[in-house]
Amino acid sequence: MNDMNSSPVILLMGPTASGKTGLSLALAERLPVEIISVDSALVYRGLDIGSAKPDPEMRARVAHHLIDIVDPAEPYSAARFVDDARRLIADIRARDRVPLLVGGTMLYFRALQGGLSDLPSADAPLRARIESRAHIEGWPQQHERLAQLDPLTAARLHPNDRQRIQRALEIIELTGRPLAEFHARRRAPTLLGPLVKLALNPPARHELHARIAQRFHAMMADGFLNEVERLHARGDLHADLPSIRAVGYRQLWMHLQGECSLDEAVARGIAATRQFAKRQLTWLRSETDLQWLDPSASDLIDQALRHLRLTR
RNA sequence: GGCCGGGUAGCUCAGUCGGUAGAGCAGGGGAUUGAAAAUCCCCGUGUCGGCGGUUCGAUUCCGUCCCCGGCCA
Repeated sequence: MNDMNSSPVILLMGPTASGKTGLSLALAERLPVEIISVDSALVYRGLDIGSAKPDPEMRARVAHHLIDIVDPAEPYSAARFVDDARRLIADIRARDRVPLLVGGTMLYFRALQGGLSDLPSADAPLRARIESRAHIEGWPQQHERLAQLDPLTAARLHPNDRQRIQRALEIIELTGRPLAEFHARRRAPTLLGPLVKLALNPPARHELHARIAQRFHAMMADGFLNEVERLHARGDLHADLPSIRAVGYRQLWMHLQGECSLDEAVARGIAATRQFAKRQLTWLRSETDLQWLDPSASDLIDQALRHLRLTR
């Protein structure tokens, strides 16, 4: 147990297209870090271009973890991430190196820092049963059912929030106990050690929007459509999988299904990316102790190093 | 040049039998516990193309001009 190890853990957060990958590589050239990806899309093999995954050349220069660890047909989860990341943080420290956690999946950062309740994992057949029942009766009716079984959780969920209503019903069927009870009993996670939290974001929203559009077009020029065609051609993937629902993939998948033109898919993909970035920023505003950085600052790297108190 | 359509929110459009207007998308804010790049909630003032006229009152009716389509010359 070296949880009280005084070497820091660096968290680098930021919305999509804010330049996290570039900054993490620059830091890796100056500090003895290994990178842990905090990203629910980078875990998938075959989602490379559209997920802005660091390329093989970058990954050869710096050790990267939690990239390409599951097939797109498989699920991954916040709970698996917390287990994986905690194990990796300990491993990296054991090598006398510094863990640099980089990504945009804010739930993963939150779960890692704040912990999760001790809940059962997803049960696909059970979810399918809840889903088909809701298909017949409607989600508001499932919400009413939940209100009988777990009034506290029902009160905090909107009748249209199918994903969370489904999860709450799943917990009851799996454990016989309401989700609210588990939440009330959450125990504080062991500390990660000293944290330095960097947040990368352009000061003006329109700058982020411009970066998003530019990057999406660059992805298209790099063969993003071919990549999605390859996934589509596998035949065993479908639009409801977390991997295929990822921003950009979902819209190009729709185009391949004949549901819209390519131009329309691109336009929708860019809009979906902007909306995603907005949600990421909502999470970031509630994070504590962030050191905000402007990706276009000329002394960006020095600023970051100063926050790490490790300026050369 | 003539005739017919159109010109209303950033975009696509609806509507007002005359009492200054509303949807979808985009955009903004928020929630977020094993799908989270997911799922969900809240937020709509804009010279209703310009200028005149009729009217207590015009985005709506009339005239005229401008712009964009289409057809005919």
